[in-house]
Amino acid sequence: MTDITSDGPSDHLATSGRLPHAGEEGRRPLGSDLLACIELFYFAYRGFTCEPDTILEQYGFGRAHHRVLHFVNRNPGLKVAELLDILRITKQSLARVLKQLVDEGFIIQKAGNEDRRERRLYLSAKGARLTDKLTQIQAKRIEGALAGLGSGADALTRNFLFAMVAEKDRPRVEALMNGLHSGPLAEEPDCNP
Amino acid sequence: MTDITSDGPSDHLATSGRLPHAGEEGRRPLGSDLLACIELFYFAYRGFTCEPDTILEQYGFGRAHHRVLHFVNRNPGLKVAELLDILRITKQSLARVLKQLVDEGFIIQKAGNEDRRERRLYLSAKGARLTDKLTQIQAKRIEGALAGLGSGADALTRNFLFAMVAEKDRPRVEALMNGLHSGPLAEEPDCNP
DNA sequence: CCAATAAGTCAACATGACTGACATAACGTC
DNA sequence: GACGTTATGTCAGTCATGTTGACTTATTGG
Repeated sequence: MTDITSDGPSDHLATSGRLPHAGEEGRRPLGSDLLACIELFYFAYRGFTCEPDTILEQYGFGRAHHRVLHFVNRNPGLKVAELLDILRITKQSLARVLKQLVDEGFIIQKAGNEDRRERRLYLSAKGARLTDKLTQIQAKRIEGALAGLGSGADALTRNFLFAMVAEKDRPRVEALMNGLHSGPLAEEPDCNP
Repeated sequence: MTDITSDGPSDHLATSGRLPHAGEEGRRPLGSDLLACIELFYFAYRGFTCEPDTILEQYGFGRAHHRVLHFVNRNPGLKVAELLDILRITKQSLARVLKQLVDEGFIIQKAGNEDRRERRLYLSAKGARLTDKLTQIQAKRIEGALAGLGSGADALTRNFLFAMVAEKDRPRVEALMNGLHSGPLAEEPDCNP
């Protein structure tokens, strides 16, 4: 085992004045509420994906498959290029999971009517069944979480979540919310807002 | 390229009556709000982690390192076993990132005062600097998101997020919120609430 | 002294990201 | 009709992070 000879906390700081704020009561210097939110967001997202993950596992699928199923469900006839743009992953990453979903009959591809190069994506009955199951689980969790918070929490939460979306994703997300297939947005530099 | 001979949408359903609800206006059958939330949560979490990820990359670190830094910052003197319990990953997964953080001087390990088998974890000044940078970015994003939502949004959002946490994680998360190092909780079966 | 505990380590594996290069089919234009 | 562009698929290789199971080492405490 690595050699560790020092004897307990001494020179290791860990109590610097980061995030200056009033009310240093003990160990939680400041912005304690925001720090709590950061942590909560992590745990909340874990709670959000936990149950679907266990179900997907039974199909040999992962969270990546879930995302594809979700967005195809929400936007039947979605093009591969659009899906790539939504997920912001590479062609290869998508190809892997999409191939599985198609091969196993969860997703159906059809050549586009106007442009036969396009592969429009649809859920099969099987795919719809699985997606519904996952959606209902997540919808119930959200419904349950909102239930305890009084009326108006619904819209407020949606607004909060939307405000958390990266700036460069907002127009696209907004379009998805409205069910519009607006064309690909203008390219923007990178992640940083 | 795979053979695709069918001609556009026909027998592929994708408009089943899942999540029965009134007001089928077009393509978004129902529970549309909840569906929107599901999607928003995904995009929001992506927005939440996006900027830190780019910074971490410059250090050769990933999100896993961030989580360790965060929880050690929040709970100086954390034991390895506790961290494992919080993150719910395996010893090996943690060991990999923790070793890097220790080797590169972001985290300091000290043998426990009472029980010298324990390795208590602390941030070094270097580690605190990086953690602060990441924390401030995320705190600012949350602050900004809450700013537009009127007073009370703060607490309501925390309550929503907490309600999203998996049932089995709640006591532990609650304890973390209170800055308490309560001992490990009783084991529970698995993920499903 | 010895069993149990905290932590570290090794080997092997799976998933889902990434890159860059290349193949194929269809579209549109000259 | 040939040709460049576009949409998609595919190959080969890499990396980060998760997994398992077995084993070592240091320390504790009865």
